[in-house]
Amino acid sequence: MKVSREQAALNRERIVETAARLFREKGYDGIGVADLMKAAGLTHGGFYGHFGSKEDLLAEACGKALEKSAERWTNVAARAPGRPREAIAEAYLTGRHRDRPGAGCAVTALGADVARAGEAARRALSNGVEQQLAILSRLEPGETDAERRRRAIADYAAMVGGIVLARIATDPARSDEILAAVTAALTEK
Amino acid sequence: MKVSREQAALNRERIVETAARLFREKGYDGIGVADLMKAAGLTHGGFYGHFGSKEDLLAEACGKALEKSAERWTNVAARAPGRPREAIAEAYLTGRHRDRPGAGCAVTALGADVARAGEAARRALSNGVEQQLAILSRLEPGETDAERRRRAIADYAAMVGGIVLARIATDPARSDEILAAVTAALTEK
DNA sequence: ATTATCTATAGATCTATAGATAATGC
DNA sequence: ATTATCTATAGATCTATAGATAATGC
Repeated sequence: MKVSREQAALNRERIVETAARLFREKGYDGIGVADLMKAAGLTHGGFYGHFGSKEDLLAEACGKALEKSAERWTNVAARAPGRPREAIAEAYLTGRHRDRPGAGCAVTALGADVARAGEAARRALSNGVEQQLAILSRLEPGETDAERRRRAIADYAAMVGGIVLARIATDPARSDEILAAVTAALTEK
Repeated sequence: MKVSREQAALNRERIVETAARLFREKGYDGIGVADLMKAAGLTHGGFYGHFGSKEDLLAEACGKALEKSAERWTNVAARAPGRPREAIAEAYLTGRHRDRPGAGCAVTALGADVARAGEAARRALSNGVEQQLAILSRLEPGETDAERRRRAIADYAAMVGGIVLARIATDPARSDEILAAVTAALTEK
């Protein structure tokens, strides 16, 4: 039953990645430790050898999810040298992102859950947000760092709100309209 | 133990209002039917005479919460004849709103929960969003209805994202910075 | 007689832990 | 010998329902 240290480390990583996906898909309270471990191919009891509590895992999952989001933004920006800021907004505000929360922005899927959670999870998500803002700030127009940061915050807020609103809309046409309207506002100004 | 029909109707209303507050504060899964009924001054078992399920109550609570938000927007707009759109954004993006989710916008507090919930709840929140957009659209600059609606959507998205991000931030100064940055973007353009 | 509310409970979860098992790593 | 994982379970929830109670409304 025991596995090598190397394998144990891989198992731990798989738990974090599975959690990052399932928490975003189902919400923090929408998936239990037992089902989560089963999805990672392990048993319930093994969990507490890797993490002190479910909330500790939430913090790690948020960190992992936003780390991947930051990589994604960097890649998208690199592929659109003329208009990196606009390319990030367009990639973020897609039907694909709206329809696949498990692979998307942790702020939109878990923001409210984390706001109610403990220090560790809030700090992990908060740090991730700061990293996203750092990437975006460099791409904003503006005379000063302060002005660019201010614009990065406003743009990120619009993107987050756009996905949240698009996921609520019951009418698909209305949902698409929301994505298009926010994209237009961010790319035309 | 039985009460008058009038009292029963008042009890039902109090359950909805209590739920609207507690769901926004603690999340849909963060408060159980028993504790919710206790907070409304009733017992657990009485719940199912008023509602078919907890999720039915979620739908009603979302409707009620956004109804009040719409009233609030109308009042704020009426008190600032010169710049009603800006006044709504300023009133929305306050520390008070960030710190009191139980009395605030249901989209920011429950958007993710409702996106994962059943038809009824999604429809209730979605309809509420449309009402907010209708109010905001009338106050936007722009040549056509389509342009004003497009701007209303973009503004609402920025407001929603601003509160979500401000509630995540662990550092109070950063949180205030987020509110200020989004407010500036919405009132300066 | 009807019905709004109550008490009590069924049945299904949930997080976390205890102790057994068996392969790794000294 | 150590330890990663397993099985089994404690103890605390949770939603929903059954049946009793007692005041309303015909």
